[in-house]
Amino acid sequence: MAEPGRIDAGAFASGLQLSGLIDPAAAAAAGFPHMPLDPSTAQLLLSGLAQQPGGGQPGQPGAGLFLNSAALAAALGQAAGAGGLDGSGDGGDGELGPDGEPKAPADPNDPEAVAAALAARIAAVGAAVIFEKSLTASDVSGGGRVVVPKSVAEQYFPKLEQPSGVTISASDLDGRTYTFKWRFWVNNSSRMYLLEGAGELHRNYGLEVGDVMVFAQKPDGSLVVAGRVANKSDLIKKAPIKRPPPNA
DNA sequence: AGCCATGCACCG
DNA sequence: CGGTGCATGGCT
Repeated sequence: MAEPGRIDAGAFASGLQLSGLIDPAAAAAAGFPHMPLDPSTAQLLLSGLAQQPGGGQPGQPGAGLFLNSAALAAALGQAAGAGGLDGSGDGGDGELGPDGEPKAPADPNDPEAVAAALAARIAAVGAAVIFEKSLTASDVSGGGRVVVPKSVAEQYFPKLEQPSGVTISASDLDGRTYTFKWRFWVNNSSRMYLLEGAGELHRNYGLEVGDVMVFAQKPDGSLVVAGRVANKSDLIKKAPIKRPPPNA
């Protein structure tokens, strides 16, 4: 109709046509659409993860965003070694045995174990975590309207030519499929990216404010989504550091 | 200076 | 009255 940029889920799921709205080359570079990606490309994406590309400020992205390399490493049975992200004194619930098989379902009472187990499931299906987001009040209350950080959006999601965006589909680890609308708003001279329609996923995983929505991607470019309760590492991001008074 | 969470107006 | 799109403000 009179809606340029209107794309149905079928087009995306059945091979991504997105004609005119997404530059195919850029889309392929993003690795997101259902275009066959060879393992080397996937590897590239993975290494890009560790680097947190995007430009000047690699350090701490705003609030809810963080790349979960530590959990991923744990899931792969490697030592996290790097930064002070995780408490290595927790004994190792949720780790994998040398055989690579998960021992048991993670303790529901152990958020760290839940996170590690989820990372393991994701890795087990050959997907790589793109990013994770702690859900804000507006992410949850807004009917599943989740704000996606610009840097991540432009690195890993389909390039958008129109604010009206496109429809994309994803699956979770239980075989459920989701349909989202991927779009942006014009904000000042920039863009604000939104993933709409995450309400169902939030409900399925019982996600509340502070809980984490996980985005991953398979080598073939398909999107994998999941959710998990917040764990201790997640809370560090929100560390309320109060500045001491200069001359109290 | 940029980015993102949220308030709010407008439209159905 | 709920949903969608926009603009503003707080915070880094």
